[in-house]
Amino acid sequence: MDRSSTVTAIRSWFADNARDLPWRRPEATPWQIMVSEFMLQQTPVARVLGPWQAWVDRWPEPAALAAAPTGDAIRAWGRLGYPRRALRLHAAATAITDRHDGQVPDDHDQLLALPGVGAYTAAAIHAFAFGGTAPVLDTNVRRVLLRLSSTTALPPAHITRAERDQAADWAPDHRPDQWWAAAMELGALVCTARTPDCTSCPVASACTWLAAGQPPPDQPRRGQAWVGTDRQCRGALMAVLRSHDGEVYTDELAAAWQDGAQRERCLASLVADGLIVVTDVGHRLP
DNA sequence: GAGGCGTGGGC
DNA sequence: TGCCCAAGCCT
Repeated sequence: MDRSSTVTAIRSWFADNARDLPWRRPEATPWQIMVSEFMLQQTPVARVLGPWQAWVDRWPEPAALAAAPTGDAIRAWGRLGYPRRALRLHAAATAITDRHDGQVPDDHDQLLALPGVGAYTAAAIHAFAFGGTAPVLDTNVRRVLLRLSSTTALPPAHITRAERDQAADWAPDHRPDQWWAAAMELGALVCTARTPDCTSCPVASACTWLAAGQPPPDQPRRGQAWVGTDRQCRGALMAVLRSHDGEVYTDELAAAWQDGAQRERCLASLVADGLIVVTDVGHRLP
């Protein structure tokens, strides 16, 4: 199976198997697509659906979000994780309101300049909202292309220039946005990281990794440390603060995390990040 | 450029 | 049961 046939087979599979996600519907606006891309950074689709709908209902355009306090955005973010993304989305909405007349820019470099928008998100918004052609290289697409063309199970943590150039060679001339969406969906539903369903894969016969006997990842990747970390501490503190409308007394935060020195350090870092503010008696969302 | 940054589900 | 992973970004 040559490359062109592989691309065609994946696109055909996508036509039959794509999930009906609200931000993929024809009526989805660039802003709705942009909100979905922020929420989907490191967060599974299933957990995004609810908060996304509530978010776009409440703030149907960037200017509406920009007019709200950042604390409202943080609370609406709920338990999606990485709440700094809520701040960055708010900051991006403000920038769009100030610099782009309230319209999500259709220019790739202007997208890339927005807070919280990196290489992936800029390419994704550009492709899915405006038909842009930059390679949309998320972890799914990277894994699919890597397995098709090598005996390596999982992509490395960081993208190299070479990987980006090679990925760009896969894009067809016609509707490359649909190709990237198709490759992404195949990675999300079939060519998954842990237990790929190769028997359901439309391009199994073209897969180098499968032909090599599905060799496992070289080195076990170091797991994300969690218990006792500042990340866990910050999460526990933010959960308490999200659950209150106003101020939270210092004792209540102390009950949420025993280690006083770590608690103070994390509170300070949350203040520095703009996720919380200091009050007379404790802290609150901004 | 290596590491920090949430949260929860699946195996 | 723990461990791994998830549509990354920023410093």
